Amino acid sequence: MKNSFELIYEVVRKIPRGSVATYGQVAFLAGNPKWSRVVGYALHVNPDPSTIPCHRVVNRFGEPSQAFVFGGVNRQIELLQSEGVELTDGRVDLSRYLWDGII
DNA sequence: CTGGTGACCGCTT
DNA sequence: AAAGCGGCCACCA
Repeated sequence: MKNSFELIYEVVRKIPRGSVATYGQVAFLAGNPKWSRVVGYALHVNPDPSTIPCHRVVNRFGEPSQAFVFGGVNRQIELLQSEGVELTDGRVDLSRYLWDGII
Protein backbone atom coordinates (compact mmCIF):
# COMPACT_ATOMS: atom_id res chain seq x y z
CA MET A 1 0.00 0.00 0.00
CA LYS A 2 1.75 3.11 -1.19
CA ASN A 3 1.11 6.41 0.47
CA SER A 4 0.14 9.41 -1.59
CA PHE A 5 3.66 10.69 -1.17
CA GLU A 6 5.09 7.58 -2.77
CA LEU A 7 2.92 8.07 -5.85
CA ILE A 8 3.88 11.70 -6.06
CA TYR A 9 7.56 10.88 -5.70
CA GLU A 10 7.29 8.30 -8.43
CA VAL A 11 5.64 10.73 -10.83
CA VAL A 12 8.18 13.45 -10.11
CA ARG A 13 10.95 10.92 -10.56
CA LYS A 14 9.60 10.12 -14.03
CA ILE A 15 9.95 13.69 -15.24
CA PRO A 16 12.39 13.56 -18.17
CA ARG A 17 15.43 15.82 -18.22
CA GLY A 18 14.91 19.09 -20.06
CA SER A 19 11.21 19.27 -19.24
CA VAL A 20 9.21 20.67 -16.37
CA ALA A 21 5.91 19.61 -14.81
CA THR A 22 3.39 21.58 -12.81
CA TYR A 23 2.00 20.62 -9.43
CA GLY A 24 -1.40 20.07 -11.02
CA GLN A 25 0.14 17.79 -13.63
CA VAL A 26 1.94 15.72 -11.02
CA ALA A 27 -1.16 15.61 -8.87
CA PHE A 28 -3.25 14.48 -11.83
CA LEU A 29 -0.74 11.80 -12.82
CA ALA A 30 -0.57 10.73 -9.20
CA GLY A 31 -4.27 10.00 -9.40
CA ASN A 32 -5.96 13.02 -7.80
CA PRO A 33 -6.05 16.51 -9.27
CA LYS A 34 -6.68 17.93 -5.82
CA TRP A 35 -3.39 16.69 -4.44
CA SER A 36 -1.63 19.77 -5.77
CA ARG A 37 -1.20 20.92 -2.20
CA VAL A 38 -0.01 17.53 -1.09
CA VAL A 39 2.53 17.58 -3.90
CA GLY A 40 4.01 20.75 -2.47
CA TYR A 41 4.26 19.18 0.94
CA ALA A 42 5.64 15.97 -0.49
CA LEU A 43 8.46 17.88 -2.13
CA HIS A 44 8.83 19.91 1.04
CA VAL A 45 9.91 16.84 2.94
CA ASN A 46 11.82 15.80 -0.18
CA PRO A 47 13.45 12.75 1.45
CA ASP A 48 15.63 12.17 -1.60
CA PRO A 49 16.42 15.33 -3.61
CA SER A 50 19.02 13.32 -5.49
CA THR A 51 16.37 11.15 -7.11
CA ILE A 52 13.48 13.58 -6.90
CA PRO A 53 14.13 16.54 -9.23
CA CYS A 54 11.91 18.92 -7.32
CA HIS A 55 13.50 21.74 -9.29
CA ARG A 56 11.70 20.39 -12.38
CA VAL A 57 8.38 20.99 -10.67
CA VAL A 58 6.97 24.49 -11.01
CA ASN A 59 3.71 26.16 -10.11
CA ARG A 60 0.87 26.76 -12.56
CA PHE A 61 2.44 30.00 -13.77
CA GLY A 62 5.71 28.31 -14.69
CA GLU A 63 7.57 30.06 -11.92
CA PRO A 64 9.54 28.32 -9.15
CA SER A 65 8.02 28.30 -5.73
CA GLN A 66 8.71 31.28 -3.56
CA ALA A 67 9.35 29.21 -0.49
CA PHE A 68 11.81 27.08 -2.37
CA VAL A 69 14.33 26.58 0.41
CA PHE A 70 16.47 24.26 -1.64
CA GLY A 71 19.61 26.25 -0.98
CA GLY A 72 18.52 29.41 -2.72
CA VAL A 73 15.59 30.28 -4.95
CA ASN A 74 18.01 31.13 -7.76
CA ARG A 75 19.42 27.64 -7.37
CA GLN A 76 16.38 26.15 -9.04
CA ILE A 77 16.64 28.46 -12.03
CA GLU A 78 20.30 27.55 -12.37
CA LEU A 79 19.49 23.86 -12.33
CA LEU A 80 16.76 24.25 -14.95
CA GLN A 81 19.08 26.22 -17.23
CA SER A 82 21.73 23.60 -16.69
CA GLU A 83 19.30 21.01 -18.03
CA GLY A 84 18.55 23.04 -21.12
CA VAL A 85 15.28 24.59 -20.00
CA GLU A 86 14.93 28.14 -21.23
CA LEU A 87 13.81 30.60 -18.59
CA THR A 88 12.00 33.75 -19.67
CA ASP A 89 11.86 36.52 -17.11
CA GLY A 90 12.27 33.92 -14.39
CA ARG A 91 9.45 31.94 -15.97
CA VAL A 92 9.43 28.74 -18.00
CA ASP A 93 7.57 28.48 -21.31
CA LEU A 94 5.13 25.79 -20.31
CA SER A 95 4.06 25.56 -23.95
CA ARG A 96 7.57 24.43 -24.82
CA TYR A 97 8.95 22.65 -21.77
CA LEU A 98 5.82 21.46 -20.02
CA TRP A 99 6.09 17.71 -19.65
CA ASP A 100 3.43 15.94 -21.73
CA GLY A 101 3.21 13.17 -19.18
CA ILE A 102 4.07 10.65 -21.90
CA ILE A 103 7.12 8.85 -20.65
C1' DC B 1 -5.52 13.55 21.63
C1' DT B 2 -6.86 17.93 18.72
C1' DG B 3 -6.06 21.93 15.86
C1' DG B 4 -3.66 24.23 12.43
C1' DT B 5 -0.52 24.80 8.60
C1' DG B 6 1.77 24.15 4.12
C1' DA B 7 6.40 24.56 -2.28
C1' DC B 8 -1.27 24.54 -4.85
C1' DC B 9 -5.19 23.83 -8.12
C1' DG B 10 -9.96 23.59 -9.80
C1' DC B 11 -14.56 24.66 -9.37
C1' DT B 12 -18.61 27.52 -8.18
C1' DT B 13 -21.20 31.75 -7.91
C1' DA C 1 -16.15 37.91 -17.37
C1' DA C 2 -14.05 38.04 -12.48
C1' DA C 3 -13.53 36.89 -7.67
C1' DG C 4 -13.67 33.91 -3.80
C1' DC C 5 -13.71 29.43 -1.55
C1' DG C 6 -12.78 24.69 -0.53
C1' DG C 7 -10.15 20.31 -0.60
C1' DC C 8 -6.72 16.57 0.08
C1' DC C 9 -2.27 14.41 2.76
C1' DA C 10 1.22 14.53 6.30
C1' DC C 11 3.71 16.70 10.04
C1' DC C 12 4.27 19.98 14.10
C1' DA C 13 3.01 22.17 18.72
